[in-house]
Amino acid sequence: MSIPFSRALEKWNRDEEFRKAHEALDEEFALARMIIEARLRAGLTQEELAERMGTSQSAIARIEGGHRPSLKTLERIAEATGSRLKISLEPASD
Amino acid sequence: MSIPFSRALEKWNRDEEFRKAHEALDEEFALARMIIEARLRAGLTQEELAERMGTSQSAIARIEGGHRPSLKTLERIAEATGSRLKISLEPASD
DNA sequence: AAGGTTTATATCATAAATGTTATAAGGAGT
DNA sequence: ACTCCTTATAACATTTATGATATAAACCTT
Repeated sequence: MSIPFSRALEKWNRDEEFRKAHEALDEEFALARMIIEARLRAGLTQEELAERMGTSQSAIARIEGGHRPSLKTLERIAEATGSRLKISLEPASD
Repeated sequence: MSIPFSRALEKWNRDEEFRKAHEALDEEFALARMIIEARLRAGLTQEELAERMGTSQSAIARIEGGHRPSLKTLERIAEATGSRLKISLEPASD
């Protein structure tokens, strides 16, 4: 796989074509995207976020690259980015 | 720790006092509660849910008892209980 | 209280996520 | 081209969640 999502999101507003190609993969990497967006909202680099979380830049890159984080890690990301993590299990619409 | 949440939720409507004592611990075990509720909504026992997920009853009990599941496991629970898993990282209200 | 059903606990091997360090690669600006 | 900043990848040790099995405890009905 290995798709540079962080860079992609940073390009988001500069490159319309890139944006479209990206939305196709949307569902699959929805979580990674949310994490990247939360970080960018907070105006942090991977390195800065890592520091706030007490981990390394490479660990952040790994997660943003698509590797599923644990809930504990997700919570730490939420706190470090000034975000609120919401999880729900609702009756499905099917 | 070791608090019998599943049983607690099953008592929910039969024992008002028990319910109140329970709500105090609410936030801490919110996720476990959601999972138990999803299972009960689907009318499943731990054993039945485990079967649908291809795992064991003890694994379900462990999770419902408070051990943090992985996202992969959460997704499997959602599917097996006919629920929809929603995760979001929103800008905090602080 | 006895038997059947359901849930909780314990133990241990395996799998997955993380922490860590180092290095490569991409992008922006001079 | 060359820096500088940032993100991606790789390898390995450690931690955490899972799978599996067995057993205990709680609940319910008669």
